[in-house]
Amino acid sequence: MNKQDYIKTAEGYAYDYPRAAVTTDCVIFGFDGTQLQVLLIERGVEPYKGHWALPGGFLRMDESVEECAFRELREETSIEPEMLEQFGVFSAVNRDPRGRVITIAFYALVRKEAVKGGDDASDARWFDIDSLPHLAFDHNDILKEARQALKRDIHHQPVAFKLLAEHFTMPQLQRLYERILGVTFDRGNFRKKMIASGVVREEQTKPVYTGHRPGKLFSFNLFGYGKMKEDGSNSQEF
Amino acid sequence: MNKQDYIKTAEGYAYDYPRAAVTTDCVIFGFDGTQLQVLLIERGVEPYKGHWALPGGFLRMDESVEECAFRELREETSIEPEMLEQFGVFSAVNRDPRGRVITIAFYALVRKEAVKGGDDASDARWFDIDSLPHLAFDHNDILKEARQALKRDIHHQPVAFKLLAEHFTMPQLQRLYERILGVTFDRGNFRKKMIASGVVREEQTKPVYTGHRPGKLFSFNLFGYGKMKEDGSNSQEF
DNA sequence: TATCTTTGCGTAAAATTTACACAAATAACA
DNA sequence: TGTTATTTGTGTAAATTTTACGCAAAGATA
Repeated sequence: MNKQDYIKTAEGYAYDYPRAAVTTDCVIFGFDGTQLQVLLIERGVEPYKGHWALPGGFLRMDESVEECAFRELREETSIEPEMLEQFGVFSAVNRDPRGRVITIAFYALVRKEAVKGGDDASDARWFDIDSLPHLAFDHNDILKEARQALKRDIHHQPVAFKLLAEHFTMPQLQRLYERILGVTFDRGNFRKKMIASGVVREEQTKPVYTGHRPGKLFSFNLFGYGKMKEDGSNSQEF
Repeated sequence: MNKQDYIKTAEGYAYDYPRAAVTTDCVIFGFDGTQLQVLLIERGVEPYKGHWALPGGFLRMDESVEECAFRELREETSIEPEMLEQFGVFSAVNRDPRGRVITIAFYALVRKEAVKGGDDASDARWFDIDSLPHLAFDHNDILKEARQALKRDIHHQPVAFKLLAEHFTMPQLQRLYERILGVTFDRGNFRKKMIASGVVREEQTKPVYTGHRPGKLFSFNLFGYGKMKEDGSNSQEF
């Protein structure tokens, strides 16, 4: 541990200069097969009591901001994502009515069916990303930047697969890409390119479906993904 | 202004909970025509007195982290870059011997010839990015991530042009891309693609050069760049 | 004028992307 | 049992882009 840089007084922890408080906030993305979604929690205390907000909280002295984000997420939503991606710092002087608070923003990708909390008697709820309520603090701004970060990262990281179940069909994967990027792809070409890239592997499992021809099942191929990244870095693209 | 969230005591500013200090640090990239470079300053005080470090300093209560980064940069190096790109937060519990300090890291791109300070009797100096000294704090780690961020952003933002003089030759631009990305390109293809993309415009100015055939001069074409981005977002690339 | 070095530019082959068309699989239903 | 509706799987040809490579052009130097 570091030497202490404060003096404990009757009024609290005293420093030579005023200090901002540090928090972390998390944007939890999910996908219901059609819409990109976000997990929000309803605030139980002032300020913004009753408003929806991103899960998050104050940094402790014995943890990094990543550890803080994981902890708050576990405490408030019981979610333990594989990874949190840090995408921005929000520090406008008046962003928090309690005083000077800056927040480090992360996003996480989860399979909705793997989330325990958030559907029982909890105060957490999934919202379609295109019909969000007005959120507490500057959380609407944070969410906007989270979407951009996701859009940016999907090209370089195996982002989509963390939002889907272990087995998924090609149309499901395509719909997710389309929602994240805000575009539409040709079905045949999307499939061809995905398979050619080696990031997906066809599974033998029989698909259960309803109403029409069922799609073949695929899974994410970590090995193939690694190879894709290598090749990409040597290419002439710029 | 916010209401005060501290109590001023004889020992300093007192808070209910202990707080980490917040700093910003800046990685200033430059390009000398051959090597990618970084501007560092020599620390005049403990800790790490005499060591080289990134310019940066403590967040004040009346500024955002962006404003803090700009201010510190101006104070320590006289540089006023067009923009600072935030790329990471470093918050390991023991990263600063003075106590609990987290830092928000930015990078900036500057034309070396436009930098006033840093070459007179100042304590700032340019270093080739591949022969850096051992830096103060965790600044070597920060620099490593800055390089990755630059590498990532060069595809989506007009990064390279901020490092070159207003007029530049195609081989100069190519060398810069090659240094940032760590690859080599075919000369003819690089040129073709750059011109076709519309991000550069040929200038009429006569080139001054020595030793061999001089390259034509180009400049960055903001309008063409904007168009490129639009098209890109509608494409089928994923 | 010949030589050296680097830049500018063209071209053909290879690879990829794009735009469609059509067959196949399943459920629902007459 | 066939017929229809819907969605998925697959092939193919044209258009476009990428890649590899060669040669001429523009200075400087001797």
